[in-house]
Amino acid sequence: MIKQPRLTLSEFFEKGDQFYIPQLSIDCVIFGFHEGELKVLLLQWKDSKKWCLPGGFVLKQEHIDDAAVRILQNRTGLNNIYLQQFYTFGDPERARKTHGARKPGDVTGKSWLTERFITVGYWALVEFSKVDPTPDDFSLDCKWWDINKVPSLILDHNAILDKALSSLRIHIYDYPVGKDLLPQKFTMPELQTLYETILGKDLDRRNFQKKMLSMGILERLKERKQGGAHKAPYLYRFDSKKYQLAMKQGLKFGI
Amino acid sequence: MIKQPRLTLSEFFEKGDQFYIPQLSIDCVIFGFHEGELKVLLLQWKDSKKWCLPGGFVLKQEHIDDAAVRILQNRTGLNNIYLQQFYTFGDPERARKTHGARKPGDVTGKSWLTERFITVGYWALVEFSKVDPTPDDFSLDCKWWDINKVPSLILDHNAILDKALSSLRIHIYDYPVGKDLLPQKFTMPELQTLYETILGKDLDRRNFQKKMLSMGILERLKERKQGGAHKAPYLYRFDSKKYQLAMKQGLKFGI
DNA sequence: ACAAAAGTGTTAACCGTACACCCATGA
DNA sequence: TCATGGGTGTACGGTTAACACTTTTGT
Repeated sequence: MIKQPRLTLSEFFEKGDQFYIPQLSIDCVIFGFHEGELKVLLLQWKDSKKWCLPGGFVLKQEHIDDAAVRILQNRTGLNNIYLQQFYTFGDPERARKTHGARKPGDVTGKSWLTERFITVGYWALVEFSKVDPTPDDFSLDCKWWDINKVPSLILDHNAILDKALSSLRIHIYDYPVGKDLLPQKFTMPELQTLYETILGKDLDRRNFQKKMLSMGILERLKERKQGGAHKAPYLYRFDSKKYQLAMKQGLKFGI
Repeated sequence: MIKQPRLTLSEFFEKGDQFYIPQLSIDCVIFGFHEGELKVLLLQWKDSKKWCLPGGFVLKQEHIDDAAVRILQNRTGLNNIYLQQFYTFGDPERARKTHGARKPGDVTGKSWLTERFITVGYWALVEFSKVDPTPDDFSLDCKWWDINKVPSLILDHNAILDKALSSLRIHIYDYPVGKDLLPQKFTMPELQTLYETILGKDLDRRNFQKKMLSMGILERLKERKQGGAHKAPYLYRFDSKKYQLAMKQGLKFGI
């Protein structure tokens, strides 16, 4: 990984464009799943107190995918995140100057940051409990929001989020999203709730289980989940070998 | 549409970055269909004689989609093209300087054009016979190539083309590609050949026809296609009203 | 007349959906 | 013992895939 320069906030406003590609940013929609709810990780800006997607910039000699990985790493503390580029947003109105962002008091004149930006959107799937939400230099706070309760965000970030969700809903049919969103061991009802939450519709318990098991990428453990009321459900985990074999042959999820 | 500056080639190398966003380009994969073959429109560079995808740059205050439309318009002479953004390519090796591009003799020093570029990929569907292939200022030639006979292209353009084709193959299931790739009136066997060519596999004649007609977006004309040997096939056209109604309800092509 | 392409219909296999019964557990 | 959630199996219906026969036209 390419090393990032250490800059103060004022330095960043004044001469960040010596290190980063101008007018190009990365925005990440980080999905998590907790207590039956689909969550996204959002940041709160210091100046306007408004919420936004975690984002960042691309170093002069950095791959855009690596920039996304770096941003994800910084906000969540995680490596090896499942990451997917989904769309690039290029409306000329996408500029901080037209949306009330303020420079630090001691920065005079124009800053590269107030220009119009094109942003490349990525979404990521992470295991909720492993994330350590960490604000960046622009932010007061970094926390999970229920996807259904996301507030009004800066710029076009609500639109970016919507597009990410659509993209995720399409990807759910050829990628086993549970692999990244759930803990290693999980129950079938938990997996089903995940799918129901992402797709926004109820699924038949029995047909769902049949479908999932028929793909042959799940391994049922001897253990059962203890502690809940009622009958203890089996625990499952993804079988990496079978999974990789299945993916090569083009996995199809007919949910 | 925003007006483009009129620059000589040398001026473009020297100060194009006053008008265009630096380090960001657009590349277009323009698909056509002719004589049973899927075609792409390619340009031949003046200096290296190598072939490449038609591309261009984004004006400071221009939407990236509009830039793509402008490029398409310039290379084909067509408006109202069906256009789809499919991926953004951000490898730091994507730089003309590392791939043997030469500046005009009178341009000294560094040019913005030799920097590393991020490029946003679009593909387009056009009616082959309506296209007037037009080279740009960098190119000697502009012509159609059979998708299976495309030569080695500059930079990562072969990879971009591959990704565009994958994206098209996915889109074929929820968009009636024949609408843009075929002439207004066409026969069912022609439509089938188009699908077979894009998908790269043979389809059953009878099942194909049933599927297509069952979507209710085709209108069969009284005329038949004359001139061929053997039995004259019916002509069809897309029924715009039925088509738009069907698209609203989410059209599915189970080919 | 014959070959080759086009129009149309039928059947069997498969898959998705709907649904019923039994078991385990805590209240 | 009852309510609730979990595990498993079966039957129906629709869709897809495989396939056969007839018609048209140029040679």
